[in-house]
Amino acid sequence: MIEFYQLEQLLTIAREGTLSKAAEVLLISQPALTRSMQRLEEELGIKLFNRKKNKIELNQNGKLAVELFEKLLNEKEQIISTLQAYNRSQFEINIGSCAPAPIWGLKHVLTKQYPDMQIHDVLDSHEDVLLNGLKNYEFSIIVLNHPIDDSHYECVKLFEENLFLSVPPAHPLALFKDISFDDLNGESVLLLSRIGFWNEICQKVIPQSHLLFQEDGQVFNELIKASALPNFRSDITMLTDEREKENRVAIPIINDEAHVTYYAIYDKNNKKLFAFLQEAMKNINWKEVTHD
Amino acid sequence: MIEFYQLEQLLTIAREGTLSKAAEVLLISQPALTRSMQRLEEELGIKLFNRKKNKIELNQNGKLAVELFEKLLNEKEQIISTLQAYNRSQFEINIGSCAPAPIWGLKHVLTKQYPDMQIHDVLDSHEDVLLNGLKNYEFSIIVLNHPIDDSHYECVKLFEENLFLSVPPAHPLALFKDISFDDLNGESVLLLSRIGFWNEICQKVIPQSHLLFQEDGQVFNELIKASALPNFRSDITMLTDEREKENRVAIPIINDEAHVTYYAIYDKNNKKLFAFLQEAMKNINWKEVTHD
DNA sequence: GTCGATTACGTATTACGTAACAATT
DNA sequence: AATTGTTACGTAATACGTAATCGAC
Repeated sequence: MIEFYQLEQLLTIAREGTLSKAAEVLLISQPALTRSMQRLEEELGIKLFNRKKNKIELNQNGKLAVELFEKLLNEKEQIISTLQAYNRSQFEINIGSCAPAPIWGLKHVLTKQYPDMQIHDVLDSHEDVLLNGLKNYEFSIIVLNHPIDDSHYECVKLFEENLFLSVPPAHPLALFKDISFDDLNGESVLLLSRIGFWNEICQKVIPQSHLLFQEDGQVFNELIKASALPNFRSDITMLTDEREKENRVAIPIINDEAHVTYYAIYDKNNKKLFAFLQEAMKNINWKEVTHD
Repeated sequence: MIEFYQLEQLLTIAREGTLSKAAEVLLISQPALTRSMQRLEEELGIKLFNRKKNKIELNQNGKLAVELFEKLLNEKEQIISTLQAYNRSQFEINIGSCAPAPIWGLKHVLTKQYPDMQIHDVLDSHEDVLLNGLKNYEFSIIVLNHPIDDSHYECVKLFEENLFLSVPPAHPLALFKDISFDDLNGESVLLLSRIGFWNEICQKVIPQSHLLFQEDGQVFNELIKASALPNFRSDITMLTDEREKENRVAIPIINDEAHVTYYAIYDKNNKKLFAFLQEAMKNINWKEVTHD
């Protein structure tokens, strides 16, 4: 029977160009590789190589075989990853989210509900990464900023988040009752790096601004205290980390992009696990929620 | 390494329900199968079975593994078929057509152009079968009744075919200068079975008619001579098999469905092979063309 | 007692390595 | 001379079969 190891060998030959080089890479002898490929050809019933006296090269069949079998081996690896992820999903909960706030909220209610379960989280602004991860069982549950319609998955509304601009009282914008992104465009703004899809939003709505990304939260907080630079907060962060002494004012942002509704999406097979979520998120007390 | 034979074994266990039965089917001993599955689990790093004292059953992981690996093995078989078809396509020409007339024409010009090549043909009214066969190299060239737009393929117009109704001069419809399918709907009509998509056309345009399909061409011809039943002919068949002595009149059919333009579609890699076609089909002398 | 699964151990298949050879550079 | 590929033949890995054991029905 044709076996995976033969296909791996074929691809290695294609990559390395010669049998000798491929054999070296595969940690087998070159005669073994010769015979292995002869068997593969025999089992397929077609020739894969043009053989000259001391030269071997893929023929048309061989080139197509390499192309098709490479796909197949990738799919095999994909399946193994999926199976391992599926196995893990039975012992731990993996959250994938487009933004940080849903992670805080979900971790809070999930640890309360399932104190013995391991809960991990990934922040990723790419929706396709999240949806793919859900499909591959890499995520048990994902959070997007919009609902989806797919009969395989449950989709429940979690909560809303509204963005504010935070500036010192002396800042020219501090007098505004509310503000639009256009008012801000061009101003330098302090930002945390790990904010998921808010990152893309900012680059889109204030393209003229310098976005001063900070990886470190401590550094970020110091800079806010020490500078007059505007930064963003949301109604959620104003509840989870109170900073009355900061001496900053929060100005509502009127643009649609500043108002987000988060939706949790999970496999219907996990209904039992996550059915409590909708109710739990309604009653969440954000002042109890901690980040990280 | 995980190998195909282990996946086959897993699927057999899933099908047969027990190790003993599966071992019997696989023509190996049951202990060998036990160990093989233990290795598979070890290599995957996950458990696939719930093991009780003298009972083994797939767990959740196992069920998913069976589902995913079954797909993978099907793809493997598909690839092997594709490779073998691709290999054959280098030595022979396989025509797939939605109707008989293009097969006659193509075989005629292809045997003239490539007298040493084997040429086979398949008549199939299902467009997806033809397109899939083209993709899988089962067909070197296919003929549809409309062009397609796909950058991988060349698409050239071959010729037109126009349908006529053939009736004895004494038949009531024989007086008509031309005719529409509506005039015919309800009448019994003699038909050959192997006429490709014309079959579907007839069932659609004269749903009230009894379609008296004949598998055998000889029988069909006898019935035409011996009966007053109407049958279909086309401008092509009237050239390829002349039947002046039949004492029948051919009446043009005015409906759009009775006028077809055939298009040949082939892989761009086969440009050299088929480039001559368009010109050759223009100059074809249908009187020289034979069926089968 | 029969059936189904696992473990232990010896066996056989088969893929592999070594050696020798041929041909190209 | 160095490199590349094939063939022949002995070897070693490993999948397999047999026998024994345990437990369930």
